[in-house]
Amino acid sequence: MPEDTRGRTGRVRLTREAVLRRAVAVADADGLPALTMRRLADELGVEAMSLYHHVAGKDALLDGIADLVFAEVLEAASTGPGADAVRQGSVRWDAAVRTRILAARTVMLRHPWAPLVIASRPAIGFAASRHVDALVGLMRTGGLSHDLIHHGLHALGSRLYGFTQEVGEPDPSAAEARAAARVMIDRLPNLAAMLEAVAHDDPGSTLGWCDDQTEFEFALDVLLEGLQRRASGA
Amino acid sequence: MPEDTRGRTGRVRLTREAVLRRAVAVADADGLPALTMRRLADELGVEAMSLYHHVAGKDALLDGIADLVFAEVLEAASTGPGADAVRQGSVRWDAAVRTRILAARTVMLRHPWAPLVIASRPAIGFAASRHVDALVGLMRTGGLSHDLIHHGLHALGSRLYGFTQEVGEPDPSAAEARAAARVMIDRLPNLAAMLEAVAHDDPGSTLGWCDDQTEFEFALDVLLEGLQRRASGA
DNA sequence: GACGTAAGGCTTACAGCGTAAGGCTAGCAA
DNA sequence: TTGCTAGCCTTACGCTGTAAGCCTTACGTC
Repeated sequence: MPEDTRGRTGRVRLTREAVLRRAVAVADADGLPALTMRRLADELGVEAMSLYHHVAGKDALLDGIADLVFAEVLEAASTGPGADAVRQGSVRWDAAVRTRILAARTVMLRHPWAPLVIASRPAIGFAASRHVDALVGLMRTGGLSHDLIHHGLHALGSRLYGFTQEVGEPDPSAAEARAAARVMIDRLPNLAAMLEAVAHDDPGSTLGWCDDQTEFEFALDVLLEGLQRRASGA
Repeated sequence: MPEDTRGRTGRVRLTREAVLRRAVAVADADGLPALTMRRLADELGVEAMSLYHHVAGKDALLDGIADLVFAEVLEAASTGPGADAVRQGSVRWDAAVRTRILAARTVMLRHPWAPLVIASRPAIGFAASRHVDALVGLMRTGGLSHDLIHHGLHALGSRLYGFTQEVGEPDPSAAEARAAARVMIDRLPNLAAMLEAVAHDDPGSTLGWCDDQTEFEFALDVLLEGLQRRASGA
């Protein structure tokens, strides 16, 4: 599909689709702050105000690209590893939920800006709703009550969508923090001891506000286990 | 303490303290978007550029008010309900952690903008570090390994600080969603069933991006329970 | 083919943001 | 009295999203 369809006179013809796709591309390439109306218009060979014929405003644009990301999630969930097993119901509900959420996570890793955008939207869109709907369905077939599912969704929070917004622990590799290391041992003894003890194995981390695969799965497993225990009345 | 100390000529004398305090007040009163350098300066009877003699810039200002909030958390934790029992070690580690985190939560409820600010900071400040340090200490005396504590911190995420940034479930009370209700039953059957089943008891909710006390405590308890189980090797 | 009608481009302009650069003055030290 | 400096003020810049309105292009109809 051509990126800019133009009439035979050379005037650009835009579509909402094209605008949103290009917006994703800009954010992927240069980060979210680079995604301004003027920049986006430029990339499409158009003036900024022309965009307003296709999206209501910046907010609507962000809503749009958030849902575009979730369209990717839906596809990842239906084609990714383990999708078949989930479809034919040969795995337990919690494994199925786990698989789907980890599929969502792979999408978020492709679009590091997505968590920030998604978290800043007051409401989620249709594709995102379909994702959640699928998760609810999986839990339902696992025998969980609607009430427990509801609590579970809240407990999982943004993890439902494959990311967590972590607010950083004081990073000992940061320049300033390094200078304050001596202070820390005195004033933050427990933290200092922990940071020293934990071989900070993988510092070069991944998603938006950090958070790596191991930590993500650990928390996910704790939560799923807790839900399963409550479901079985343990 | 006088809000604006002025020399005998009537020229305003500012301090970093005063600037940060006033910034918190503005955000409390009119929300985060209202907190601009010009507005803040106005409130202090000063021009915008004068603020730069006391804070390095907007980012530093936000860092500052975030840490001011955590100063409140430290105080709430040391004076709030259950603080004495925690201090004298007469409760189990998980109850102590729970108490401290819920104390932090009361502070966040006073400053609905705080989660957004805190989450947007790349690193946490000193007061916040002291809060985390205390939590690590409690877990340590509970016998948890440094490694498990580290995982636990990540799993708790922003809940450590007394809030969660929830990205909204599709809210059936929203006007647009109400119109789309019929679509939902067709295309989002599981979600529709759940929302109908769950008496959405308390719609008028609380913190930044919603999240009420019950849900917060549910998730917190699931996580603490999971950590306790892993600590005791169950 | 000619023509009316929109859809969808373009231009101009505005208010509000953070902040760089530099001037002026109050208040203190010598 | 003089000189220094902390801390105020003024001016101005580049950037943002977007309101208002004009003008062209493409299409449906006669």
